[in-house]
Amino acid sequence: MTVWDRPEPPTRPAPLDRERIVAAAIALADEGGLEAVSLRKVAARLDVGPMRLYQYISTKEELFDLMVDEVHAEILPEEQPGDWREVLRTHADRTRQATLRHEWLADLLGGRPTLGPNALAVTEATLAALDGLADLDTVMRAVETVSAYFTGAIRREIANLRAERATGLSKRDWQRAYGPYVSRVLATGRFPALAKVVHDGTEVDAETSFATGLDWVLDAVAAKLARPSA
Amino acid sequence: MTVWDRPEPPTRPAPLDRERIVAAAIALADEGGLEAVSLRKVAARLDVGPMRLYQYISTKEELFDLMVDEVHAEILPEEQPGDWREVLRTHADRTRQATLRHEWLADLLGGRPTLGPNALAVTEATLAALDGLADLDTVMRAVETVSAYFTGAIRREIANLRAERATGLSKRDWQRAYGPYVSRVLATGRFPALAKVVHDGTEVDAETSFATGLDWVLDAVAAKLARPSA
DNA sequence: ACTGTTGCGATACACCGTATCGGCAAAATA
DNA sequence: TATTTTGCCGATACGGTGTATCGCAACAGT
Repeated sequence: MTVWDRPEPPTRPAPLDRERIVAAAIALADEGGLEAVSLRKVAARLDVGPMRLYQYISTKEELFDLMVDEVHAEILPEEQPGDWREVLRTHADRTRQATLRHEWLADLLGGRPTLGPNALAVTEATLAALDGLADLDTVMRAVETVSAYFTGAIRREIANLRAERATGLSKRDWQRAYGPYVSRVLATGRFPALAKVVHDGTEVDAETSFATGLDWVLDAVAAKLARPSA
Repeated sequence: MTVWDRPEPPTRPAPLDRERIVAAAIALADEGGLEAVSLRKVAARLDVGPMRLYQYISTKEELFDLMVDEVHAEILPEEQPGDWREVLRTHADRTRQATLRHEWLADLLGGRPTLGPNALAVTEATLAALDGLADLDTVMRAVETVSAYFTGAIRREIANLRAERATGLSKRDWQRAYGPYVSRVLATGRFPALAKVVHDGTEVDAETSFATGLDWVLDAVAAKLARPSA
């Protein structure tokens, strides 16, 4: 018996670990959305039986938590700009960019407290940038207000993007985008203010809309940081 | 043969319609959360085969849309206070109250464009209150910024509430609430700013936190409505 | 070499959303 | 009125899901 007829040992798949599981799940979600992530498919992508995953995660929700935290590694900026305002804006922008790369993040954003190490690091960086600018309560309110804003704004942006995509790529025009339904409703005359907006409103791209709202909120925060009592 | 031995006609269940379906689904969701809503259970609650529902809705997502719109009927205030600021604040508050009554709404808020009749009525009322205070673009930005804020804030509030509930009703204390994990992480010293907040931060109840942030955002909006260019 | 232990994969269960189809009752026609 | 047509509604079925359970096989220890 020579080497040639001795069968090769089966090439072991790379050893399994949380990181590989999360990476596979994220790949799946990037391709087909959150609903395309099933434990069976994740396992299949790793050439492994589904039950194997339960040694590393105890529930599907936990996997989602890990995915969210993994993306927070992309959100944490490599080097912090100095100004508190720049820090908050950057946090918002990077979260938005990450969500545009991983649209499924919009479905998870704000859905659970984020306590993973990467998310904590992001929070830490933000808090550090605001440290000492006002009393703790004011600082907390500032951080939470800004993050409530961008969480909501990002979710809406993705929601609209999906709707446009679903109704067939029509972008500018509500009436054509959402089909005859909206036109019919507006034609009833029961929604004059809405009709005016749809008719006369100029189209603003999502990015500047996001940035403008963010600037407003940051202005508000600036005022409160200056005079915490107000 | 008398009346007495003639069998009664089988008591027809009330005729099915969208409204009854949505009501059943909402009841289910109120009791057990969104995940407790399945077409089979909704149908069972109406004494009907599951397939029957497909005459009124074409997909489960559509049912969710209907549920959201139904709740918007609770959100629309019966009579509008006059001031634009009061209108926006009321919209935010009523949305929050509705979400506290129907926690599952937090999972859906901002997830899809809301185009149902009740949601449109709410938007109409809001836009009407701001009509003429500034150019259309500024007004839109105002409405969207405020609603991005309260959407995000409500979602976070419910997320925290659920986490507290899940970790066993401990409220004030992160360390005990989220278990030894957070304490351990904070003990590493890698998150000094966070540790300071956890250690020194005073507990603020969710409602005032929500209201404070909302006031900040409204202040910002007021400034922009006054000087639209700024 | 034999035995004990432990981790892993196959199997199983209950449930899900929804496509399909067959029969029955009511409505329309002759 | 008798007959045909139509349209609705329920049963059945399919392919999927998350996860509990359990038996076996490979390894470790004596």
